[in-house]
Amino acid sequence: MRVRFAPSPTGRFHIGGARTALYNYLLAQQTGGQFILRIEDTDRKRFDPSAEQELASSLRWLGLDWDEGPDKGGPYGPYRQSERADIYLKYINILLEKGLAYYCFCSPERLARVRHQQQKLKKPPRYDDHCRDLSPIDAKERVNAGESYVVRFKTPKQGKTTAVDLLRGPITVDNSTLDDYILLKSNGLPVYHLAAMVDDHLMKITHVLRGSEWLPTFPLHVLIYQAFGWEQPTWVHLSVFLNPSGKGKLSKRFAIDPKSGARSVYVLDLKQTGYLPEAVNNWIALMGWSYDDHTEIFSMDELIEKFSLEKLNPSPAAVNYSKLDHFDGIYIRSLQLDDLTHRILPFFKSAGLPVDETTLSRITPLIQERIRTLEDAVEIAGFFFNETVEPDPEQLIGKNMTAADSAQAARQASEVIASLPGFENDAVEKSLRNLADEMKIKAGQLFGVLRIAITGQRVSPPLIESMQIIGKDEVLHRIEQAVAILNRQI
RNA sequence: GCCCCCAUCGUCUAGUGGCCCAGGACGUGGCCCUCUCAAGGCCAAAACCGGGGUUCGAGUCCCCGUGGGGGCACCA
Repeated sequence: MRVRFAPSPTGRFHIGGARTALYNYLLAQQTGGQFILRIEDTDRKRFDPSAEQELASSLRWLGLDWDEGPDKGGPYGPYRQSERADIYLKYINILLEKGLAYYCFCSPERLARVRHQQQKLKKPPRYDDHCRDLSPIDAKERVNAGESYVVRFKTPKQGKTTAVDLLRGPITVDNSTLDDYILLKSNGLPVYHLAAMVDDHLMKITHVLRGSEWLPTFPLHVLIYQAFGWEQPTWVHLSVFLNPSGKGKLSKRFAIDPKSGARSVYVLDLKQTGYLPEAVNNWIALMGWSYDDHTEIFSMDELIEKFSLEKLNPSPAAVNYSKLDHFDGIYIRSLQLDDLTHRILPFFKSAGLPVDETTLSRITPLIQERIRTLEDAVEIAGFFFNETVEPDPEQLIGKNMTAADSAQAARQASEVIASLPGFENDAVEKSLRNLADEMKIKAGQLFGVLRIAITGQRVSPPLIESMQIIGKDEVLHRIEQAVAILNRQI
């Protein structure tokens, strides 16, 4: 099985493309076939020089490595369409010679005018066949004379064309609803319809998995294959991703905004936000594909083993970021501690914290089940690397307590801790609980005051364990600081 | 406007004529656990778009509506 992922480098790489790439990759791995990366850069106007880079690093991050591609080469290169112009010309000429394509000299202005009128008359905008029946000899002369031209496909006027999609079955359309599509632009480069068909054939692609936005021109593609007399690949059109609301195609304007729950659609943004590639793969794999009625967690190896085209779902799917969070939490909790430590380390660094791996490795077990993304680790545990804490005076006052109560509780806690011979977890916890009993307050109230005093946060990793990492002296110092702050409020 | 595709809980989905008074997951609500927050456990609410057929029997097949999505470029 030979499959390909053929994006056009016109913008950032998003999860829709990632899913298409993933499915292609899975098929190749599963069958021991090849996964080809082809860059469809025939549109020089929309070309974005940074796009191919981002695409490559996104795919690598996800672990979707390709067997043949622009950087790797392979037996059917080059793998960048802009470098294959002469190949396309050869096939355009074949069509021209067969009388299945023709030169068209209409100016873009004329075409726009024609289109405009048709729309005004509420007729489908289509080419008006102005050049369709020009004599090939005359046309060739005009070409030789240097006149600007394009080449159009001579779509049959009569009959029907049936295109077979693996998920949807046969799709039959009247040829009269099809246009005489442009195959070769006036700049000498082909459009997708020609380039992709020629490449898929030459690169011996056996299964084409692509977005369902190609469904309307699918019959044209079949017609092109037929015009060349080539055997068609198996066609599979993947459903589109919809916005989380379910309204409209996934828009690329989602910003990273944790408050509103919005996330970016871009793979690299997901990486930067602290999602695990394992989670992202698992998440996108399940949008449009399922294995059975209950299995949801799939490692890459399991996906390779269990993926099947037959279980693909043709209906559009709204993306659900909270499910991504869920998967990410699961994968984070399943990580070995040292692995997790290494993964969260860069996030502390980029937050500008003076993190050291030894300390961080003691923190990791405390936060592993509390974070949904790697970035969350900084939020919950960043305070460990701050020299000082600045507790909010208001928050320092315990639940159902006055400032005086809280100050007293803190002072006594400080004394109890100071009097301890060591600083072991059990001893600290036991003595603090005893203190709470003696003071006739709940342990939770005492812990609450101390939590703010020591971590500066209302939400933190477990208090006693956190104290161990901060150290006895600093803990006592922070409690004293809190007492002082509380005293000012009495 | 024309063409094409799709249609099960809010969302992702299972379901290929009887196993379905429709299963799982996320999310939501409640309870338990609990030093906060999580995690974990238990429970709950929540769907076959509508109408016609076909059939002994339809979520499952067919038709028509409706709704949603996509496309209609010298973009892919």
